[in-house]
Amino acid sequence: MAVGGTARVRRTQEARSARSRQRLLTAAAVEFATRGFAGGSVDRIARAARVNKAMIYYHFGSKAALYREILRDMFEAVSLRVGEAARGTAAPEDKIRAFVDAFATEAEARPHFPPIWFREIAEGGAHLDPATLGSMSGVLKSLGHILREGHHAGRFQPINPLLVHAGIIGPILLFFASASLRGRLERAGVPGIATVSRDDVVAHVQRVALIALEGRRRK
Amino acid sequence: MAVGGTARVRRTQEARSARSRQRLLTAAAVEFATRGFAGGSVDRIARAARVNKAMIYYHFGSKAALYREILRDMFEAVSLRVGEAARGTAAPEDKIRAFVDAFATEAEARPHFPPIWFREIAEGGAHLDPATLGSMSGVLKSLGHILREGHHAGRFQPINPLLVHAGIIGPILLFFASASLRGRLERAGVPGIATVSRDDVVAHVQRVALIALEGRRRK
DNA sequence: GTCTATAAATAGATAGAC
DNA sequence: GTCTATCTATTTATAGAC
Repeated sequence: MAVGGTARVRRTQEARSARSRQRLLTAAAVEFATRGFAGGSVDRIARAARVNKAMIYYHFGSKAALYREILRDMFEAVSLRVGEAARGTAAPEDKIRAFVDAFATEAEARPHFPPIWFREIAEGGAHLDPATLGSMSGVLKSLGHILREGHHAGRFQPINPLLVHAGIIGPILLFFASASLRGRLERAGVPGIATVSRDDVVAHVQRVALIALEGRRRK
Repeated sequence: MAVGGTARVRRTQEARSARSRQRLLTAAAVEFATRGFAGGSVDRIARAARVNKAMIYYHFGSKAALYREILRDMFEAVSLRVGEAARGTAAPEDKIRAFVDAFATEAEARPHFPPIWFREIAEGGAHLDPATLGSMSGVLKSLGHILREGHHAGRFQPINPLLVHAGIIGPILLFFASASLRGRLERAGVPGIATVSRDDVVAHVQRVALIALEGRRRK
């Protein structure tokens, strides 16, 4: 019973530790998305997570390491999801649709994702470690794989994957990151801006990507 | 001669003041693009401009006011250029091409523009004053004007301007803001990324925007 | 207009008790 | 694992001499 009690206590402490670690990650994601890496404050993160500030250094070592962990989680999840979309035996057109949908789903599920991605791009990827860089290139490679398949099947024109990539993630990131800004523009007198839904954007990007790939000739 | 001398001195001082003011604006644009508003430091801006730090407060009043001035300049210039593209009697298709080209030209001419725009979006437009908000909506309105013209002429399908807007500025901003990141990805083993040129991107975005607007039916 | 010096607040990080 | 207290550096901003 003494042993069982000790084990139970240990389990409880471990669970509490894991929970406070997770609370810090969640609070940090919000803080960094809102204020950026430099603008984010460990004091505010600790306060929002209702965890002592020293725990940030206990769990992660530094503000930069905490930030990198968030980046890693984020890009790993995206890379995984779009990788699933690229594999399998579905038609190339359906894979493009799945790629777009997976990216948008991931961007929507993690509201901090689009703003942090934008900021990281603006900073030239200053905080990206090799693992995260690997996930980023994984996204591009998955798309390149779909494009090659489609080309070999005679259904897609050869287009540089970077252009298709930019045409997909650019609008989607922009849409999700600009939610609050669109609200302000609508109130400032630009009509019909708030009526666009997530599904509208996904459908539009899917359609545009596909007709671009089909490669109908234009003068 | 005494009067002429005084006037000449005054002119020289004014010119020097205007020059140091301009130097501060240039240095601040680089600093804010690289590190963001919160991460940017007035000390570093003053040092880079080789101007005394106190002059920032003399000329602009505060770090925030200096930042807002940069935003105003930037969005005014863009709004003006795309406004020119939207006016006139050219065919709607050519106006779309001109819109895309004007936006890309402006983004390229001011390297700080894409990263600052991205950061400002991520921040929900926290630093946008009414004038700048007006310029932003002006860009959207110019595009909406072209789309309406094209629709009335029976050449464009009706599509929400926000979707077309995101499909144009998303990829272009992404391309210019990610220059250094693309270099790192290329070195990390993603081939064919550095070969894409400004003209490739502009041509691709023009083509994609137009075939989307022509509205060929897809299942 | 330009400078020096400095105020006042806040930042990231750590030592050490429990 | 968690806490308090604190160190040091850096931040924006200003007062006042010239």
